[in-house]
Amino acid sequence: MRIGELSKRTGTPVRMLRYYEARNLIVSERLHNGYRDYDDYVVDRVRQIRGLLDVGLPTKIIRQILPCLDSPRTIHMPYLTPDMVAALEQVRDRMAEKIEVLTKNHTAVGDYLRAAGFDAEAS
Amino acid sequence: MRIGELSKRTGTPVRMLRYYEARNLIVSERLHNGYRDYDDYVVDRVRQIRGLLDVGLPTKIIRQILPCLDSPRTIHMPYLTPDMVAALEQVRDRMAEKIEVLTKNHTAVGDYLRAAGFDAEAS
DNA sequence: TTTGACCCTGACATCAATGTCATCCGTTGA
DNA sequence: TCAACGGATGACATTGATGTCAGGGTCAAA
Repeated sequence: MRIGELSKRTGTPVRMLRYYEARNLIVSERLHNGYRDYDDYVVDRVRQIRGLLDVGLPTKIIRQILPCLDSPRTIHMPYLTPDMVAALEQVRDRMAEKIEVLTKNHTAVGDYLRAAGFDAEAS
Repeated sequence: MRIGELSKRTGTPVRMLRYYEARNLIVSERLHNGYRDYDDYVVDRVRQIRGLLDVGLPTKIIRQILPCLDSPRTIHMPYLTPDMVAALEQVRDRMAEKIEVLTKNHTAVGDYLRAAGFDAEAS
């Protein structure tokens, strides 16, 4: 698909799609004219990228963990230097920390709303 | 305590502490000279702020949820307009989404490392 | 009293993500 | 063929969090 459709399908500005490519988070073929052409799997990848950005991870880190997210994980899991492993472990641990922070605050806000009498349900 | 100690205790640059104050995330008294003077509870508050920033929340949102985090929640839970409630509910839901994204990716990275033969343990 | 550590304010710089604009090319339907 | 639309590139602006520096007070210890 071309960039316009990818944009619609992911709710992502075209500008950003080109930006993600510049940062090596996604790739594209080129059609006979210069138009970008994307494989279908890129839709999911873009969604993942946006989710990770939203959660405070910079593109540099996202690039590192993208290989972990490839669909057929069996394939293409090459040259893992100890450095890369260490980096991934660190990213994973920082993600765990973030989850803790978010969970705690999610709970706090929920409790607050309940205590205020609003929002009696909805975890 | 003065700003230097708060900085040490929270591992936060002095610059940022003043910034958080400018953004109305923390408050300070002033000593006879113009020096800022912080209550002890600010230490925890700063840690919370940093955690939330790290998880991708902007100061504007953090300001909204800070009341939910006040220690004796019974006290000072005033004027909740429907708008504020709606805003908090939305923030809470977005936090839930973030948690999901993070959890999913945390698992993926963990699985990847395990599949690569590294890191056999450590959830 | 002087020095050094700490504080103040305010200005400017930076970095990453994102918005906006200008200019040009390709495709397609009236 | 021309208008309209989508695409490409590249430059510039903006926003938010942060770094850094300049110029100027406070205060305690030497």
